[in-house]
Amino acid sequence: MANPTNFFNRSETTMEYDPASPELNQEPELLKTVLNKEGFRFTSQRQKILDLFQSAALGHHLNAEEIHQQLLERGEKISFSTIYRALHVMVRLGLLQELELAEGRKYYELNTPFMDQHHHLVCVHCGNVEEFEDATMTQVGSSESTSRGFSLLNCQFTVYGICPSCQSLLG
Amino acid sequence: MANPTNFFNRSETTMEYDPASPELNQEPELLKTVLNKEGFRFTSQRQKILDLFQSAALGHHLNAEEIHQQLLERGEKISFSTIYRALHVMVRLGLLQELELAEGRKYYELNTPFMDQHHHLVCVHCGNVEEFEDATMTQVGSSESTSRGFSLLNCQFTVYGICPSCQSLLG
DNA sequence: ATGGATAGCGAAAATGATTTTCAATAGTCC
DNA sequence: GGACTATTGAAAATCATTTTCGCTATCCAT
Repeated sequence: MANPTNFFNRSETTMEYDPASPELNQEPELLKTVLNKEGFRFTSQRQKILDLFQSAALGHHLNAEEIHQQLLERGEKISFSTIYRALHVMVRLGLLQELELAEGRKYYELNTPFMDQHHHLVCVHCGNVEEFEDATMTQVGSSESTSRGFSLLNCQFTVYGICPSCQSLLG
Repeated sequence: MANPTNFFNRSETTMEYDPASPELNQEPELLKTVLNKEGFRFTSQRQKILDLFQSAALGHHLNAEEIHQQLLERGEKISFSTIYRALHVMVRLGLLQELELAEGRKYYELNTPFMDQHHHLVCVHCGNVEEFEDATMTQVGSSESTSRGFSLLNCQFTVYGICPSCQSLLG
């Protein structure tokens, strides 16, 4: 692929985003199809990374470090460069979504159609993250972006606070 | 100060957050007061950084690089370490808010009371950021967090999309 | 299937934002 | 005014992520 895009420079394929993209979760062939359609190659490493997300609970988020670790535990050796490259590609293809959970590193999770999108409640003290859904969010995001002529890609609502257990810890 | 906390480890002072904190924007003495109350010292560097935010439009966000640059242009020499340290302190004191605009670096802006909080619409292609307000957002954030026993600190709603001009560029 | 073109891999070096170290300086408080 | 110690600047250190480069493996056409 031409230029080694950083995540947010996904110009070429951005328009391909398909909110109704089917559950790749089942079809093992699908990854190859999706990759090849855009000129990327299917590799076992990419499949293994995607497997990791698919075997976890939907909405479970992982960072590069965790992916590396979990693959090691499964006996798979993989380099960080490969992990990062795979993550970028899969974000571009709409398979994964990048999350900014404000911890100095990026998290990824399976992408879900807009209407099912969930959001995050982060405890700034212990770093715990809870998920929640709220349709309002998506509506606001979509109306806000269309009213300004933006084509919507995704939206993230992140609430920062202190979780109950940390509150008691802190008195 | 005991430990050089990174931003999200603001345990000690977290509980001090006061959404109704007054307009420090006018009172030149106020920064000193707020700092001293928490055992921090008032310094000209901190004042200059805060001035930068206060002289810009409310809701204008800056990163460390831009702060450094703008101070240079004003004839002020300041080191990056000082800038970063000052930003952390002011976030802890509730004067500034840290933003995750997904560009590999952190932005800061004047903190505003919850009910006036605004959110961001980011063009993932050109990086342009537009602001908007929506009371719903704050309501959802606050109800979500209280229903789980979290004490709310702040919330960020970030919408990613492609702006009109980039859309036409991309055909 | 086979082979050529080249995307992708791993290892190591490079980057870039942010953080820390340390000696010198400067607020705070008595 | 002086002691105590937080803060500063410069330089080195971190840390996540990105890039480079030689080698391998996937894809497409034959």
